[in-house]
Amino acid sequence: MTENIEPKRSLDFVRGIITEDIESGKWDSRVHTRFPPEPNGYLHIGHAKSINLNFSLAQEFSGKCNLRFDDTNPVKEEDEYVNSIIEDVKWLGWDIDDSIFYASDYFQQMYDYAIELIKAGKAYVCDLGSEETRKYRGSLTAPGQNSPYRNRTVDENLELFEKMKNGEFADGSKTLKAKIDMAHPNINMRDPVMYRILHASHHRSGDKWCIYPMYDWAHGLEDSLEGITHSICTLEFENHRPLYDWFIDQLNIHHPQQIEFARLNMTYTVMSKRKLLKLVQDKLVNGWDDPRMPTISGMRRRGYSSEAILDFCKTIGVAKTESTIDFALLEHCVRNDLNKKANRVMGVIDPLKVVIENYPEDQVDWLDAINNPEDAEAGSRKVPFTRELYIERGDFMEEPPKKFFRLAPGREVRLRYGYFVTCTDVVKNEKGEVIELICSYDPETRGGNAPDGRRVKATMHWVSASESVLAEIRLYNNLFNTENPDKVEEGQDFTANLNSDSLEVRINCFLEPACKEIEPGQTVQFERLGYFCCDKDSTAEELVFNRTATLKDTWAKINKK
RNA sequence: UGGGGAAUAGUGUAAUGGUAGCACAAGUGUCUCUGGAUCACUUAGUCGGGGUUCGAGUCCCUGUUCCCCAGCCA
Repeated sequence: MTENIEPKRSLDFVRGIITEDIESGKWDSRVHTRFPPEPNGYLHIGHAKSINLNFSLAQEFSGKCNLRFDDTNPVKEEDEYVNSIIEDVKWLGWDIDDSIFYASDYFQQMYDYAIELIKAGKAYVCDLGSEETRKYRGSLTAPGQNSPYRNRTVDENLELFEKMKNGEFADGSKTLKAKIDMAHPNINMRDPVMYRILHASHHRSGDKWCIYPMYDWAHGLEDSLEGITHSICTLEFENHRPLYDWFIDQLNIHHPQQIEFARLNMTYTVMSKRKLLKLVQDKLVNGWDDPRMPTISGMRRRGYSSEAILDFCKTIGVAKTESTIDFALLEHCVRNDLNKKANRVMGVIDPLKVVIENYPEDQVDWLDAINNPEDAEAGSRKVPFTRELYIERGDFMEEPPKKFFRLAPGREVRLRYGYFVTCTDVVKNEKGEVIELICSYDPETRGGNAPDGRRVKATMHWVSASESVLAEIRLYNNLFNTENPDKVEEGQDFTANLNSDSLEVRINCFLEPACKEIEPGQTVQFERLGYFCCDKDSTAEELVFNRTATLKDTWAKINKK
């Protein structure tokens, strides 16, 4: 047996608790977690943190993890959302075929539990409206008052509750409340509502129910019913834990342990479903899967890999401190993954025509190009070299500053996998703008090396003008101008910080012919520019690419100074 | 002014009474047919004040700051 010299990985506090529970034999050392989204919106990167945490935990401790839809509010929930959530969780890499559950499947059981509480004198039907309920609740510093309906008899409560269930009362006219303590310092314990009347059609149970359980009543029961051992949730539910504990203790049923961690915040974006929904509904973005959105589907469309997202989630860790992660860290994880996996191709986004004056007019020379220098398995391809080419406009300067190494009048550079070329003349239009470059090439440098050993300072990407494919390229920048979009002037909301340049569409871009083979969803690197993902909007006539991320750009940094 | 939480480089995250480490960011250099990647290096931290201890980020006391809670939302 070989000694495992791998340094002991430090455990985060969640894993620390679980490890202790396993050692102490709690729940027979079982680990069963769950991810419980409400199907009222699309999943975002913050959910990915939770998904990866919960499913990783199950994986690491040989346990299970359920995907459970918390569908207790029919007025907000839709099938579109459950479908997207299933798709996203699967895409993230988790096998959930046998572990999809719905809170709505437990409605009858919850109803029976409620009757149990009523019979025990621990719950009552209350006729107070929402406005009155709020008044009776008191305030943060002042105790509440008992509802005048608090002392109804068990029989009366039973009868009324059944009538509520049977739809005999109007929405909002009655609720079932837990009888706890109206003076409790924790407001959640001041006779919380367990059921409200909602004559709404549910995406799964249809019109069977017209009373629906409140989250605080339902959630702990769902976990309990599924035999969950560790209910991992975000910090804001810490205040609710005493209530879940109370319900479960009254009912004397399986008692999972809730552990709270800090939700993910990230710079230059928003992470609330309400705000994301507003962006979608107000058409400030093009749907939930707009590549600028922090949604899983948006990131997928943008070209982020699930592996990069998993790596990101591992890197940020899990703790109770509230934090805001630098978006640059996510980008780092994306680049890190794509660098190893994405094939390289050449494409020109801002074309400047180049004529190689000493190159034969109808000649096409197919040159060898390596697909991925980071992966020998990726092989090679051919790229066509012709008399007329396109280079990136930014790769030429008529009056280059000291640190600009690229093409300039009289200067020689290498065209990647091609030849050394020298700029011999500059053609301008009547406005004085450069519209074409005349260059000469050195036939001896075919493939990119000079037999005489002479060197150049720059290697540039290029595309043949005649042997190329046309593309539309969408360049994405931060959706918001500020690190914290929620920081706004009085009277404004987060949309005031929207970045008007978050999307730049470039048409008439030229790509090398090999790009014809790229399928929607595939991410490649356009050399020297960045990673780009082929979009589903691509047609036979025109490919569409989304910029996933730029490459790190030292020149841009120098240029900024 | 009630209750519940949290404070470690710019941003995150470790160190469970014993050398404050890692990643990202920033910077410098190396290398390069991608100004990418790689490699090497640098900058930079325990919220304040007391105490216990040979020794405190860690334990005790005290103060400060920040977050969450008054939906028939989750």
